[in-house]
Amino acid sequence: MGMHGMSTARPYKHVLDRLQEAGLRPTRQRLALGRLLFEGEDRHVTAEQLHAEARHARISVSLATIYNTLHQFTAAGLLREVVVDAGRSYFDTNVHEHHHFFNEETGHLLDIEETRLSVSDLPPPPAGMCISRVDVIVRVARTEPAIKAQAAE
Amino acid sequence: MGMHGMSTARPYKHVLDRLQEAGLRPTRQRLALGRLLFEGEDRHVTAEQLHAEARHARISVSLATIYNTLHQFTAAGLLREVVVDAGRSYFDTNVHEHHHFFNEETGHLLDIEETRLSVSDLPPPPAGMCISRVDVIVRVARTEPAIKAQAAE
DNA sequence: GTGATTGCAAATCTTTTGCACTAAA
DNA sequence: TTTAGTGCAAAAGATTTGCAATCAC
Repeated sequence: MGMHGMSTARPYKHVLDRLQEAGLRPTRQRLALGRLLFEGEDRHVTAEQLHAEARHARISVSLATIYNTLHQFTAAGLLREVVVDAGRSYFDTNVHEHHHFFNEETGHLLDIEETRLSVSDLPPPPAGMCISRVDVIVRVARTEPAIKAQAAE
Repeated sequence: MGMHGMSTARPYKHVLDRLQEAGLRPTRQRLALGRLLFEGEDRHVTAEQLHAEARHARISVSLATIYNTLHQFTAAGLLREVVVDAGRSYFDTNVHEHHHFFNEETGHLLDIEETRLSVSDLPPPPAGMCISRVDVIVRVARTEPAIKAQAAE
């Protein structure tokens, strides 16, 4: 270790172990993408971003494989998909329960730890249904509430 | 009144007035779509659904116009866009602050009145940013937590 | 009439798929 | 080997755009 950076912000497991535990064959592409995704701090990426990053890092991976990999990782619990923007999918390396600030102007996501926010008085779900996940998205904009009308006060 | 239904669940304003207040020319298409959207109870629609509905009602409107109209209505504060599914946009006729249950299996949205749920301890937004909107999406599934593995156990 | 609006079809963008090829076990 | 995984290019959706035709004022 220690050949390409200084901070090992996530002392968790090696990418290889993660893949094996998830039952995913540790192929060159998965290992490479896994390193990009998991060896730094938690992050939020789109397929396109990860693809560009891989290209940068001289990793040869097709966009199709990026998508396949992101979904396989998600299915395996290694990533979590965050829906904040119709038309673009973000994948979050933080799979713990938490929420997000979303800057619509820049497309930037920022985690809000679960402990820092609480949702209460949640009504019971419709009959026969159970809650599988609660997502709180706090949309932010450059100061100046621009929020048209607001209608209710 | 009373020519096509029984309940006038929303005694608010006439579609014509709404459009004029919004500064939108009351064209045949906008009036027709506005009636479909605003003359019943609050609802959630996708462009495709509204298009099908219009066709059903013998209203001739192109999909492009449906999209334009939905966005114009949204910009005018007559609709609110709800992002719950990457790849599909839902438009909600309820523009008050509120949240949603989302059934991923059926793609069905159900309102949760704001008074029935509260988000507390929201941390302050990043410097220079202000909150423009808080969306809470409660994803539900047919009973049986199916939520795979849960990773930690 | 005049400019806003519409329709249509083509263009974009993101994501998925089919299939021959490659690589892990 | 044997089967999972990958790349590419084409397909599929959803949404947008350009522009001539149409409509509200």
